[in-house]
Amino acid sequence: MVTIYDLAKLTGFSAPTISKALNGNGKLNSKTREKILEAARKAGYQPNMAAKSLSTKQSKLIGVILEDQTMMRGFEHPLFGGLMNRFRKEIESAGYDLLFLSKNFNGGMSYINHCKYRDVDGIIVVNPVDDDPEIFSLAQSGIPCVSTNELIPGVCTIVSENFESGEYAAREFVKAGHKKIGFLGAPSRQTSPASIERFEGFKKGLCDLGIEFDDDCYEECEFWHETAGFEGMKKLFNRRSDITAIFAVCDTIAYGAMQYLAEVGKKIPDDISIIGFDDDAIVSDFKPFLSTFRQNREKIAELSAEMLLQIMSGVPCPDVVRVPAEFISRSSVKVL
Amino acid sequence: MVTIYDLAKLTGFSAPTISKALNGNGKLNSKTREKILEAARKAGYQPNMAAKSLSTKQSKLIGVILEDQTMMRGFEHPLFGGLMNRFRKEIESAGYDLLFLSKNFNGGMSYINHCKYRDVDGIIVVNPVDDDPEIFSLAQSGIPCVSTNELIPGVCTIVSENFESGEYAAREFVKAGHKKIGFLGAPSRQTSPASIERFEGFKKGLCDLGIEFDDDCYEECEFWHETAGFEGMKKLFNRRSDITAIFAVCDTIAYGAMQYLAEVGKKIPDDISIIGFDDDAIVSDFKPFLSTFRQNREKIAELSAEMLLQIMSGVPCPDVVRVPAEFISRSSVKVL
DNA sequence: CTGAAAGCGCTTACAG
DNA sequence: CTGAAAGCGCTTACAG
Repeated sequence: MVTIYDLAKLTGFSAPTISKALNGNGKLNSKTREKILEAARKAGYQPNMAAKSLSTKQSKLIGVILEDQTMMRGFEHPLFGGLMNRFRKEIESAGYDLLFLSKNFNGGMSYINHCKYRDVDGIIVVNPVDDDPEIFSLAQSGIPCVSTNELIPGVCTIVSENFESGEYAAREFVKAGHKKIGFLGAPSRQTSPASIERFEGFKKGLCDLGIEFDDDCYEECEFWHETAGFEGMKKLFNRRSDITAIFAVCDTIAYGAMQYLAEVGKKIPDDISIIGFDDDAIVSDFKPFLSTFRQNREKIAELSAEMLLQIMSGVPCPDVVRVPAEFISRSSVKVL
Repeated sequence: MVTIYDLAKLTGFSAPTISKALNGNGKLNSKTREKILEAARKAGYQPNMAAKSLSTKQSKLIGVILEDQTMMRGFEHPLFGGLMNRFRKEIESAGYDLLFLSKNFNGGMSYINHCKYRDVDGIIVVNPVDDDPEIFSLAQSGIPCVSTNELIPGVCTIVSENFESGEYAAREFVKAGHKKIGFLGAPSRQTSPASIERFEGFKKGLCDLGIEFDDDCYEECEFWHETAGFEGMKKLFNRRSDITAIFAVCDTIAYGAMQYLAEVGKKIPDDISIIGFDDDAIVSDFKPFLSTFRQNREKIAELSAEMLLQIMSGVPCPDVVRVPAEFISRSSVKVL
């Protein structure tokens, strides 16, 4: 391993001068700089990040909170996986590395302690464990932080326009002549109001077009998952077999619902129309006719990186940044 | 941020003594140790990894090579995603953090330089870019390294029993009375012989049971992907419409093949039997009748962590560790 | 059993 | 424009 002292010996300059040349800051004779850079290249010099980090107090590390919990798919999750692929690219080209924050690190450690331990420069909360109280204290820790999904007070969140998408879905159904419409939701938590937001937008959209949503037509599935969608649809349908359309809060729930409907002999969209959410690759590969909303994962990832970089540079950013979700019109909505 | 010097002042001991107490090594009066530990707890002391790393030459960082290339799904990949979830758990409980190695880091950097830069203690190659020459030099770098998929000379690889699975599939078909059997393969590369291994095992299995594989019944799909499976099946079927069974090298190819077969009116398994590979969640969710092989991702991940830890501790490990894949018998094979 | 000294590789003021 | 000194937080021999 070659150090700046080796380069100092090689070139005859002092260590601080080598440092300046390598980092391109401060005034330096251009010949000096060139000589040093040339020597560094020849010697295959690589800075040692630990040393750099120790003296600059910058680890160039971004902590990532991405938990692999029940019913979720961790790295395999349709939204989060894609998000991470892109976020990683953005953040790396800015010279940062990703570091997964974990509580079972080294036999148990809080996120904050893990952050201190690695001295991370910033944090992105992708998917924490439900209502983990530590998430809230993150904002207080003083470490720059963004969130791509959870609405955490004091943390800049980049998230889809759920409400507006709900309104959009309502318009689609009404435009097609539907009046009796069901909603399959999922549990909402304090920090994770996606389901409620979509529902509220949906009701508002219907209302604006003169249709009042009947509370009877709402069913909350137990998880963001197909089995729960199956069960939810069953309950809803047993209560209200007269509905002609359904807005499902996510594609996996929509998929489960379709499974149930198929079981009771209902055809889509002839008997029942349906709109999902996510454009989940898993679902759209196999139910290519399902109309749905595509969350703009690339944009969310880009903005997350951009906002985080901005906060780290000392410039504050808004509490919430909303990103439009695109409606993907396929053929699961019948015109009555 | 509280340092060992703060603890030294607080307790009246010297920094080296604090260090010893914290790390539990060397001889120390148990009362001294307790006092120091107590003080550390009260003060909320967290060691600074950069400083630790600088003096011990151990970063406690494991570099991960996981590329998001064409036709792959990066974090979303069915095998790699699950693998990483588990590997991460194992490696974290041993006190290591994951660090993604990247070439587009900071405007372009080789893997090895990235390793030097962060001073990683070990590397896991999950999924590199096809035939990237740098992968081969990794073994020479002296950094402990394991691979979970690619067979890299000099690097310990943990991988499924592809050959044996091929044999198994052959027995299943023959047992059910099939004689004219096709194979849908995928490109093999120097370091990635999975397709060839499965094929060779398959041929061997047939041969052992007195059936010679007809070269005409082999078709190589262009990618490990459904569209390629569709096209491959088309070619194969146009050439040999008399086959009654197909072994597909992965579930996505199997899925594409089934799409084609459905298009030409063939039913599974009535007209054609099929066996896939991977137990891909995407596929098995939607084609729940597909018999397939499940790679033991948990075991592969565990062994990868175990082997890497072993190598880092100085104990050599075998070139290749094979992990059995489990046959999942569902109902896509018809008994003739 | 405990501590003074030196070092890990880099950077930051501060002189000159 | 360049360098001597000190420091980042920790650990490793080596004394005592």
